[in-house]
Amino acid sequence: MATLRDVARKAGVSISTVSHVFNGYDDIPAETRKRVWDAARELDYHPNASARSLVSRRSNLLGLVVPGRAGMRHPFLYAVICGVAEAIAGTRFGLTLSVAEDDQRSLREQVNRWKEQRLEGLIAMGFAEDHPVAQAILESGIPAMLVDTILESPRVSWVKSNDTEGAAQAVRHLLSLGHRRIAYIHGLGGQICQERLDGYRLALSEAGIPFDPQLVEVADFTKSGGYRAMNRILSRANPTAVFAASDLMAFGAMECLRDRGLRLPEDMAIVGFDDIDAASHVTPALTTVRQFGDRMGKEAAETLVAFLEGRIEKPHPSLVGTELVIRRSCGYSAKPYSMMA
Amino acid sequence: MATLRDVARKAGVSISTVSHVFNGYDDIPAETRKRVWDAARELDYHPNASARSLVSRRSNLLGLVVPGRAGMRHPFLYAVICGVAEAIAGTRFGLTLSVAEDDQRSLREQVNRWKEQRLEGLIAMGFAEDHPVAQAILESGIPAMLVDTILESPRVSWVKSNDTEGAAQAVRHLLSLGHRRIAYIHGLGGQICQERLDGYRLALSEAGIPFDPQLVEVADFTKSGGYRAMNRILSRANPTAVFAASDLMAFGAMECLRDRGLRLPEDMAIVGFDDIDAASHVTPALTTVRQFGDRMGKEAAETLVAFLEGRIEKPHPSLVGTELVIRRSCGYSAKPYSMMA
DNA sequence: AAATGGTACTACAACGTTATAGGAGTGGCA
DNA sequence: TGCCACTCCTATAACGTTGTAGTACCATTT
Repeated sequence: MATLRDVARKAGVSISTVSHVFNGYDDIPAETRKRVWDAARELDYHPNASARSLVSRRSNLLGLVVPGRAGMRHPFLYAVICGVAEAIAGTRFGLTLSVAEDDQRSLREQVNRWKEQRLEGLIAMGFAEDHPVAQAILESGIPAMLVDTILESPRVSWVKSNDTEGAAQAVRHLLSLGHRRIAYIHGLGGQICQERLDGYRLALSEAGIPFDPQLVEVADFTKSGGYRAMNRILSRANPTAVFAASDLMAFGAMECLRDRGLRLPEDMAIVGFDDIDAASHVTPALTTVRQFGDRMGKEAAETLVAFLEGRIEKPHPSLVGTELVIRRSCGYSAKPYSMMA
Repeated sequence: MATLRDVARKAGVSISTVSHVFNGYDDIPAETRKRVWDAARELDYHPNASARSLVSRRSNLLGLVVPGRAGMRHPFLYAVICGVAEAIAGTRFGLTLSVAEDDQRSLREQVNRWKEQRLEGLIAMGFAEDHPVAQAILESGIPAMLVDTILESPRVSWVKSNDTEGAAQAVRHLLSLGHRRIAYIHGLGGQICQERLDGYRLALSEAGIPFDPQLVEVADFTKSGGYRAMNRILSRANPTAVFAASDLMAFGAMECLRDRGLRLPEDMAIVGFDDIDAASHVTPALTTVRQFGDRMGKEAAETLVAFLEGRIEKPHPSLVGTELVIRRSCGYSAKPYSMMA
């Protein structure tokens, strides 16, 4: 692989001159500049990133940290990746990928790698606040942005969806369709769950409907958890609609309703949260609150880069908006199938 | 950040000695060794990867190349990533991520980055054989393994599922349930599609059933394409079962069948291909041929690493087995819901 | 006593860049 | 003629490692 020395020799100038040409110094006349560029092209010269970072003392590398096999698969991983990639295109930064397994040993190895590679920043997703990986990020001292993990330090901040508003959108939709007894399948987890519950209560109170704990059940974000929660609600209350804090739990609830012989959406309206792929494939297609993984990734990366480039004092939290996607699970007001995505 | 020099000073030895300790030379007595390690720990020393690769002339970096927003989302991306990560854990290699957008300009930028970073190998997924990214990989001269893209050169090879056998498994299952008129929704694409068709024909001929072109329709791997293909088949033939070359097309076919008032699975059995997440969420849950993204990623990375470490002469192609996942879409022979994944 | 061999280190030259400082040559001007 | 400024270029010292070739010292062996 060609080096600066080879290019210099070929162009008949010194190494310094070649370096100056590539780095845009303005003390080189056009004629020399062209000779150097031509030589570089002919030799297929590409500056050695290692040599460059050695002397410039920056790796130009950001790390993307995602959970491994054992962890929960983050439904927006791909979207977040695309958002991050979009945000760093055109900056000096490249991306490295860390798949963090849960055990202490391989976590230590990962952290060592981050430090050896002198990563300038991290973007992590899919870890709970108290997960060892989240803690390791804090301890590492590396600036970071977390997606869906609320953790702050002088060099760490987060991005997440506006869960309260998203949940309120969902419930307002059901209210607008005339529903008054709206059940809620709550998810067990961190702050995010609390916010979705807040949104549910907010929308109800806006409509002057008192909060009824009989209509609320908690589940564990799984499909079968949703199934069981729905069962418990139906055993003591008679809602006309259900809002589930995740699409997966909504699917479980749908299964439960069908098993009890109810027709969807005629006998029960249902709304989910997330808009995972499957939401548009189930029958009836699920009305749900869409989260924008790409925007979260983009926002995370932009904030991190702004911090690393010194354009902001410290990284700051962001909320990304959600969008209610209306499909058929609340009734046939939506577009006919052939038109639907 | 501490350097070898700092550690040397603290331990009261020379830089060379410290380097020898860390690199496992055996001419250092235990006592000195300990002094050096202690100093390193106290200073939180991490060897500088850039300096190391500069002198050793290897980056220790593999690149993972995935399609961006514009490209088709590869359903197994996450699984492949996990497989790759598993395979390279414990090797000297780290991973960088390239999200390749389609336009020529950003593709050139990506290739430049690969060369500047001196990536030792690439793993790419989700690009057709004639996609510019696939061509760029070939031209780059960087050793590579492609997932689901059949392309070979002295330093490039591929991994994919055993599509023929997978398709045959699906059709044999339908045959074993007594079906004789089995429709096939063919996908339009590269070699992979041809192989699935081969598997369909193979299973039929094993059973002594003649191939009937009336039962086959081609679609474009989308849901709506599957819907239309199903429609065309039903307009001229009366199958009792359908096999679709992808789950997405199977969903379209299911929608079509329902729109025509057929009951599933009573009036029509259906099998898909891929086992995407949604397959277990639709109703009836889809029986399908599971592909193992993690195994493909692992195989790709292992082959690439073996080549780079000189353990094999050149990278070789691999076929990864598939598994028929039996759910309810071919009848209720399967486990009851509460037991299902 | 001199040669041999082993142990425990160290010196030094790379690796491919960048940045700083400086030098040669030319032209203008007092 | 001497001085200065300007243009175009180059020398050199880092950056943090690794690997090779040594050296100093001591204990054996001949």
